[in-house]
Amino acid sequence: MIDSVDKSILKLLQSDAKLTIKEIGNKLNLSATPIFERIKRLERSGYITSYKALIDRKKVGLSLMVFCDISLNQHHASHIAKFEKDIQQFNEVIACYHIGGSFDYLIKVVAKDMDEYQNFVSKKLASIDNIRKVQSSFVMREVKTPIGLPIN
Amino acid sequence: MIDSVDKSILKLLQSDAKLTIKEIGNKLNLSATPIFERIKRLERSGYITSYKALIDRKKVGLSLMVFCDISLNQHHASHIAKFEKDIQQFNEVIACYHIGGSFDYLIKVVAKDMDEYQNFVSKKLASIDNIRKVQSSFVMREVKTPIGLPIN
DNA sequence: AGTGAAATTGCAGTCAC
DNA sequence: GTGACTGCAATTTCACT
Repeated sequence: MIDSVDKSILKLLQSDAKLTIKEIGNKLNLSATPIFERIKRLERSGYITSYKALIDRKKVGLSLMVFCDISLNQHHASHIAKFEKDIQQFNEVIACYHIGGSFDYLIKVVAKDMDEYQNFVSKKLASIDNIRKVQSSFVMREVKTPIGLPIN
Repeated sequence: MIDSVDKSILKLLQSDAKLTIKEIGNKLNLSATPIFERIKRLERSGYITSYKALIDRKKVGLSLMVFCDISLNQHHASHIAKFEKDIQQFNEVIACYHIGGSFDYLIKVVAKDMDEYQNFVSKKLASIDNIRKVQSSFVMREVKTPIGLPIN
């Protein structure tokens, strides 16, 4: 289990992974060693899964982001597995969630422009049989860009 | 503009921000200084927006993740602005997108359990007037967890 | 301008207490 | 938990192409 100091460390690191151990120690009124060991423990025990640089999507030319709701025809385990395997191979798909409700999957897709997106839908997505229905929602604006998880 | 070496650096750093400059240099057959300069340039010019530690959602007790499609009653600029201001104040909301299609917004919500989620919907979300309809899709499984952007 | 080599600073990681 | 110590990476300077 983790205590409040650990939680503070998680909050700080998920907002800025470049904080040095010293800086974190200053903020939490602790010396470097305990901070260092706590971070290592949080990494080993899987609370911190990875460190990543965030890239500006539009800067790298991916001006389009789209959420697609997808429903399948067949829901047997083998069909599910095949769909998930297929969908992951497309690099335009940057996230895929199996959801409950009126649709089966929600996927997050990025593309350079509408042509590329059209190509993804009509060539790649359409090549997967078992898809019954696709509903695209284009992102017009990111009101709140993913900051991280709320940690109490 | 960025060249193929810059793109390789972006790809490496978005998969693992802890890579040292030396390691990157080895992978790309370059010495430390040019890698260092390029990274600084990518940071200054906004290609790299930040560095973050990724936290395991379930480890920190947030077992529920839900996507909510929301449609509004009023679409005048002032109503839009108010909704966006209100929705951002809830820390359960970890992302919010203004979308086109049958709904107006897609929000990503996390909660400890169903009680907390119910409380969010019935107390917090319901306190915003101007909401016409909310449709929740519970995430049952993350098939492809956000890896980063496809960089060519 | 961009590269590689050398020198310096400061942090990561270890140890004694 | 604190404080001192070591090694190495990050960062700066410089010569070269």
